[in-house]
Amino acid sequence: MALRLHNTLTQELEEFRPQDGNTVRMYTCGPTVYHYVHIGNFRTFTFQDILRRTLIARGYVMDHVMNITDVEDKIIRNAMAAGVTINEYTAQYTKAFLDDSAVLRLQRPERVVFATEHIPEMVAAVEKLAASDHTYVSDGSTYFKIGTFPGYGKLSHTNFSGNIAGARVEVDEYDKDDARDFVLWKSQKPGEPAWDASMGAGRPGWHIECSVMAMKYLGETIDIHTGGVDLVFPHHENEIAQSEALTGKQFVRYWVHAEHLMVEGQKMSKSLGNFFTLRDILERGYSPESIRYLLASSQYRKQLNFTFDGLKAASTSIDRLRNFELRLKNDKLAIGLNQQIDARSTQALQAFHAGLDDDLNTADALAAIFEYIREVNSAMDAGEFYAGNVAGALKLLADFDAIFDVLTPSQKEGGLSDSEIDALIADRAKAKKSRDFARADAIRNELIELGVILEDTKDGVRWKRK
RNA sequence: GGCGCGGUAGCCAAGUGGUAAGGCAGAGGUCUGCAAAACCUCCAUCAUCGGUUCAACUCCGAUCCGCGCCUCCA
Repeated sequence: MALRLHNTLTQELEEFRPQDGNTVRMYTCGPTVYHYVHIGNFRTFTFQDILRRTLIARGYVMDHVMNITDVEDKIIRNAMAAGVTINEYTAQYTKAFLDDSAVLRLQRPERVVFATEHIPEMVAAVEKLAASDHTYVSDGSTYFKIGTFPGYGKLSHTNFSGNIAGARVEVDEYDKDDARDFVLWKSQKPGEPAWDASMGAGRPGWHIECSVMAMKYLGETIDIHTGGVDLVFPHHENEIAQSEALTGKQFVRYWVHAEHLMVEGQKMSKSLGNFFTLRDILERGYSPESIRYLLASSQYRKQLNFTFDGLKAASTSIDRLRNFELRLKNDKLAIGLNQQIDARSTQALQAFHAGLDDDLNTADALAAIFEYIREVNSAMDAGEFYAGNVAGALKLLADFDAIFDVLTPSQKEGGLSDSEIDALIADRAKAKKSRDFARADAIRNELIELGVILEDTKDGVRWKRK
């Protein structure tokens, strides 16, 4: 089995192999921390999480870098308006982002790096580009001269030979020779934070940070670079231009982009104002796992229409998975092994991984899980599923949860301890034995109030937290 | 105008030459003190129109519709 990924560069599905055969060097464009990140952003970060977990499941070692953009126009504007430094301003949103990511169970990349901590490297990169005549200065700012990079447009597959007729090309506040040229180093404007540099006091343009940080930690040619589709142009196109102009080597081997999350048929974006943050959704009572499942359950290259009905469906689907796990662990099964079931477990496991291998087709992978669950439930009802089959079923669930990570309920504040629950269950059992069903139901209802659901099965009482 | 993605059951969503996975919702049934869980049954001809083929949702052409990028943006 080998993972195949859609490479934006070639527009084809390609078998993925890391350069050195073992370690995957992956770079992710992280958030600009001027506000809370919305769940559209988290769609992309969830995709990246699924990707890295799949790579880990394939036996690779991850060296994954994600940047935090902590200097940028909106940050400067908002920080100035609030009368605080940009670091003070961004710290709160950086923390919120990392906290939210943890709530969504996104694995922390091996390194999370900050733009403002790499200014000297960026300055050096701009100087090197200037020395090799890839830049020019206009109004004190340094620009990348696109005309010096022949491959420009190869990622977005755009032909820049003509005008961009019909497109809105606004005149930048700085003068540029060519509409495609982009700023590497912005000269300081009154009141703005700035760093000293040979090009003059100023701050980095947006694109240079990713090139510099990616290459600093991962080398001149990295394996995978991810982001949302909206970054393909111009951001990633510009990253390629800068990086390859600097090194003369291919910057990224696999470009992988996630499609957008939509709300009511439109892109969720801060500028449209139609966005939800994680906090908004949690406040409505949805669990982090439901959100994670919803974001992860459709293939990353398909636009995903976010709805609260969808969240509810996700939540119910997770219940089904958890109930199955509960049943595996609670049902009293006859000793033995059903060979057919055992083979079925192996087959389902393969189907699950085959779905992931197919460009992270999570919907297909999930289908393999659910189909298996239905069949095994039937077999258990029929008494054809034996104790020896449990391991195979649990292995499938373990592999599933290593990627999806939704089986364990998020901890809620307060609540009963396991022993308290067991004591109440014992009380109820007594009441049931004496056919005092009113009392038994009262205990059950009390537990429901406390977030614990009891289920009477032929093998005894089982419970789960809601 | 250019580039790209997509239109499959009430909703979400796989499949992509041989007569439509899966999830949610809904209806009926089994089980149960009741409930829950689980199981069973039922519920689509794949935007439209042409063409190729023994055979098309799947290939080709045209049309319609939706979305994204081309400007800060996940």
